[in-house]
Amino acid sequence: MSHNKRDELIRNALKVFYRNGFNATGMDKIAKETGVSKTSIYKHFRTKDDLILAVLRQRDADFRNWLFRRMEDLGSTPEEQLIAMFDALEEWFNAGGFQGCMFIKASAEFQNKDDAINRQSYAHKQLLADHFKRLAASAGFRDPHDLARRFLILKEGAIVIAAMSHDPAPAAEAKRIAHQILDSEPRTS
Amino acid sequence: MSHNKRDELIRNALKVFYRNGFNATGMDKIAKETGVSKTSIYKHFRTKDDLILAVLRQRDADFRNWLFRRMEDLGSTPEEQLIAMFDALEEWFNAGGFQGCMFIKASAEFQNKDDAINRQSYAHKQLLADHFKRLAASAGFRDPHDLARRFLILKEGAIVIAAMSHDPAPAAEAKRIAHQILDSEPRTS
DNA sequence: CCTCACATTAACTGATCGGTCAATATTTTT
DNA sequence: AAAAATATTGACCGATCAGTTAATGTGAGG
Repeated sequence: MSHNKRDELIRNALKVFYRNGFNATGMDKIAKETGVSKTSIYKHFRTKDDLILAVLRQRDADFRNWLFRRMEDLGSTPEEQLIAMFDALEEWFNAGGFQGCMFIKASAEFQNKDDAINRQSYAHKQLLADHFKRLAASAGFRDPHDLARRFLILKEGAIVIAAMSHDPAPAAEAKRIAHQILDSEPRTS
Repeated sequence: MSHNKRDELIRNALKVFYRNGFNATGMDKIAKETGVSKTSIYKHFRTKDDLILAVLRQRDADFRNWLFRRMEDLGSTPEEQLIAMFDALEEWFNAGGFQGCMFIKASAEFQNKDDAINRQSYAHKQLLADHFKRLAASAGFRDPHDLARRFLILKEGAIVIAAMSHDPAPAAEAKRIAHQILDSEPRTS
């Protein structure tokens, strides 16, 4: 598979960017840390931005795969899965190396509305909200779209505060808010 | 006042950093945009980080002053003021030049736990939470500290999604969550 | 064994990075 | 007004930035 080298490069670059930031990480550092020379990197990716976009695609796949699977494992019904998201978040916050959300950081560093990195970062959040919306619809809530948007706000708020405070507590606090929301949320029929 | 020049430099640097990011903005750009030569800047600030810290101090004062005053104007009771925070946020999101929270972006670019910029960014969030806590106590809620932390999560989540989506809607969505929280929040005696 | 296509490399480009310096204005003190 | 202290400047420092080039190494097909 000719993609193996490329994938490994992406995964190693992901770690370096996640730990050190995008603008703060030069391509020479990426080359040294991944063990791939700069020229070879530029054979796979036209620009640094292209590499970052590939890294974000990988992160999007990894994170959604992990989160959705964890929500399934921790909750049996769709409603329980929605709540279980915050337990999964807490696991993430407690895991070694938690450094906040890569997409929030990417859109903070590339804040130009037209920037592909900015658009792709928000696309990740929309994919998360889509999943929440499907679960909310399955659970029989009357306005799944609106419920999903509110859950996304809770999730991002918890991540930001957990990252800034270096404390996993926001996961449980957001979970309590989520319970309050679901308890008074209108259902179909 | 010998501080006028320095203050004006800080305010102009604030705009440039807020628009373009911290690592992405060089000191030469700061010099050109503020009309102050680099050598003069370094007479006032030992390093770029020191300038950034001064900028963040200014932003902290400006933002808290604006937000708290706006909450007072829009709400007569402490409880109304807590809710009014989300109306103030909506005004901010709709104001021209909204580019997200400067402290979230600063802590995203300087994520090292020991970094003074990171610590000062979180200190701003703690000061906001302190104010929410005072209001929650005045309003007679049983656990003001916990309530304040949950409001902070709502606020940061709304800001992050509003900035990424370029849409002010999260302010109103977070406000609805805040209403649900207060409606079922236990009060003293 | 030879060749040809491709992968990989160290060395280099001009530009910009954070920060400094020697020289020149400008202000303050006498 | 002369002298001392302070502000301000453009030019410069080595390091690093994103990206390129010319040369070398490597493996498959004949």
